[in-house]
Amino acid sequence: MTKTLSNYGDETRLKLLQAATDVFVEQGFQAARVQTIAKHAGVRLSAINYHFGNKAGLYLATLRYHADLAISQQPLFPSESLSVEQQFRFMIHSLLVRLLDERQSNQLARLVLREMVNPTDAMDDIFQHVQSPQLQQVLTFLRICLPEADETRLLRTALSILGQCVIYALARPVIHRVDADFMRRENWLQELEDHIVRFSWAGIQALQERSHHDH
Amino acid sequence: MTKTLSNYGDETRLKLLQAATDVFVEQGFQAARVQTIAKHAGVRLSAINYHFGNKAGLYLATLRYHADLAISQQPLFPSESLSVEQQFRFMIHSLLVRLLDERQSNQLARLVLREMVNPTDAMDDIFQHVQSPQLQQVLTFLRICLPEADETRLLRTALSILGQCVIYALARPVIHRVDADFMRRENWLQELEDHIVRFSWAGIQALQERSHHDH
Amino acid sequence: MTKTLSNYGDETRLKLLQAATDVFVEQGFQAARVQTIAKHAGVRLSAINYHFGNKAGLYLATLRYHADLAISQQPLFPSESLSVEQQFRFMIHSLLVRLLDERQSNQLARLVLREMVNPTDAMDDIFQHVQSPQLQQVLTFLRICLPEADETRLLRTALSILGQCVIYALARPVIHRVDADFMRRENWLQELEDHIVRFSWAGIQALQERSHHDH
Amino acid sequence: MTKTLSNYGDETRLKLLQAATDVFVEQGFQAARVQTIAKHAGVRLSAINYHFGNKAGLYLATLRYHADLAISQQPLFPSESLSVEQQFRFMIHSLLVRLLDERQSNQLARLVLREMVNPTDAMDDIFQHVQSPQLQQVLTFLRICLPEADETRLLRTALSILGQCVIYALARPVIHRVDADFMRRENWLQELEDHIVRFSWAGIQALQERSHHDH
DNA sequence: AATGAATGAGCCTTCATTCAT
DNA sequence: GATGAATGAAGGCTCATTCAT
Repeated sequence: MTKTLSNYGDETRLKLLQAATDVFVEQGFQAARVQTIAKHAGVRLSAINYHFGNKAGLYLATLRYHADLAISQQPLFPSESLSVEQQFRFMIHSLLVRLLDERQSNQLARLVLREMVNPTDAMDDIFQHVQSPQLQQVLTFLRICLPEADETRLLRTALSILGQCVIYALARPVIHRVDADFMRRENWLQELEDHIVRFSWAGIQALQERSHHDH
Repeated sequence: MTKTLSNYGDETRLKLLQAATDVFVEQGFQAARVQTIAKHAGVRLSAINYHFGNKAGLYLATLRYHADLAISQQPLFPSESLSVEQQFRFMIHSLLVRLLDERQSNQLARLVLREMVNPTDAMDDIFQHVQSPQLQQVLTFLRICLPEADETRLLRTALSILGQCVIYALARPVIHRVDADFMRRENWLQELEDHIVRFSWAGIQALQERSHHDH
Repeated sequence: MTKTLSNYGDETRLKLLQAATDVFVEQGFQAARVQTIAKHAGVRLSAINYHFGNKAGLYLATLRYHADLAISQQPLFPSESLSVEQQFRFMIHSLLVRLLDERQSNQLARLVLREMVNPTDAMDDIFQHVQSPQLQQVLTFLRICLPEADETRLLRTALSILGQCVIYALARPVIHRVDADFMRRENWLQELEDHIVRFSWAGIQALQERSHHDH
Repeated sequence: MTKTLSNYGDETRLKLLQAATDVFVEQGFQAARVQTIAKHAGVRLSAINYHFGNKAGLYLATLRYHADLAISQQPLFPSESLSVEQQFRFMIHSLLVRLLDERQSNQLARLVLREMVNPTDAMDDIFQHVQSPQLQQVLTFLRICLPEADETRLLRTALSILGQCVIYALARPVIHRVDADFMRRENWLQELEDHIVRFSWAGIQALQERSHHDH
């Protein structure tokens, strides 16, 4: 196979994907204007149609591009074997980095967030390639921590953890208004990681005890 | 100018607000079409501009209408005096009802969610009249639980709690794909309340201990 | 203001219908440009959308407008009672006038011709309101001339008659190349009527005899 | 080597002609899309411009291809000598086969029909190579039947005959709606031939008598 | 006060054609 | 000789807003 690692090899194609990312992240699918994207990419408007069929095709391609990218960049669990609590910390760390780290591309997170509030036809794709695998990984881990919990309880626990992370991506405009520096302070992400790990690890232990009481 | 119910008394005006709610909730500000809203309300298209100036005016009026409504309907804390843990449960209960209870109007929650992902000029209004008061109430309560914590830690804790609740409104399309019945089972909201209370109360205790260790 | 006999009363609407007729007759539905129609009518482009929804709506409205007009203008059979042969002549005359008389509006014929060669969604409408009634009238008449013929034979006979008339509308560009003056000569329509009446009346008689032989 | 290459080139050319036939017959020149034709033919889009210059060139080539084919396939008159009436029947038979026989290619007829209702630059070509020769053959024959008729009368008579045949190709969508099985019944073409021969032969005789009366 | 008609800026898409390779 | 990529002119349509009545 002579194709390089990227299937998005064509220069025009790539330029369009990058421009599309910016505009879709900024404005959402609906409000984004293909004109704007083409201008940003420095290509003709009709190149979008040629390469991606239409606006929706470009949007889907953009999502898939970032899904491939993001997942490969930040694995959710360590390759080396660690203690359960260390694995937990690793997971929280990865989730926060995927969602919030400005140094890496968190474009996918912002696109997915939009998609959840305002689902388009791409939602199925997103769920299948991004959300479901991620959720399953979290659930698999939690099965070790809570061996006696049923699937419903595991799901609730996973969502308790994910919710604590996602809220910082979601409520960004609110947080900014409450404390403008919150997400700019040095080590804020590290401190947040500590907080969520402690808060949630205690929560998990409590559920575990509870499980014992139940039976 | 004191707002009274009679401000919404105009029949056309009220019909428009209700239709606008449905359409804005369903499609968001951008995608919503004033023609659709007018048809839904059974009024003339130009009545919108007549009564609300323009589309943005209608949107803002809709938000304010529901903000007034929702806050009065479900107080975040009990009037009677309860133990701290009972107050905590009451708060979680109220948050979940505001966000998720189908029997009550959770339209505001869905509008606010959209606004956070896709802020418009109305965001300031929302923050000031909906989010900030609510967040302050939670923070005030947490100050009792965590008397030694600084504001940043309190904010993180508040967000840990709010995030766990909000995720069910946000990730609705995901949850539905994972377990289609999750949000339809009898008592699911009650069980969720139990879960979040236990998980978070343990989390808060851990932070409290942690505070002791810190100092 | 009392509504006049026409439902196409709005001035803009009527201007659009007339301009649309010219352009659709000249170019067909596909090739016709709404821009051109709007310019011809002296109205804004978006007036088309306002009054007729879209290009197809305008097309359908144009067809219906002319269907109503044409049918009322030229009845296929005389109100007074005439001999069968006189009725036959009247029918041929009417058909030719509907199809070919430049002094009256034969726009419908040209639109219908296009529709038959290149059917659009409007074909059903045309069939139901124009072609079917006309054909049924011819068949009803032929049942008198050929009382023993079955429906299939009647249909063939009707088509023999209609075909002789329609060919002049259809093959106009061919006839023009063979004999440029053919359709311009004085009384050409009258002579054509004589021809078709004689040719076809003899044909019908022959079929009648044939019927006798059959049985 | 060169033979192989040129065969390959011819092959592409032929595949394009066949695909173009289908698409032009189905949609007409205007509505036909070169992309569709290229895909249908399984060749590159730019092969069309390479081989035929442009869309119009392909269209003309398609017409000429079928004109050559069709005329050679179905001579209008018998080589052997027959009685005048037998020759007449032969002619009607040939016309109907050219226009309607599904077992043979009647693609040309459908293309020509479109061209008459919606003439393009190809109309001259069609007239010169298809319609004019055919019409002249019919006229030549009719001169034998009606030795005293002038050219105008001969033309009218020829059109009476052609009109009866063409109407079945033209009014196909109408006939289908009136009697869905009409053109599917076994022997329908044979019966139609009988009908037209009888109807028209009587018509011609009547004109002949009429000629006597005139003079 | 309220409306029916009209508007115009702007959007996405189509499609025959071109051109460097 | 043949192609894959790109183009740009043009088309139909949307939709919030305006305005005379």
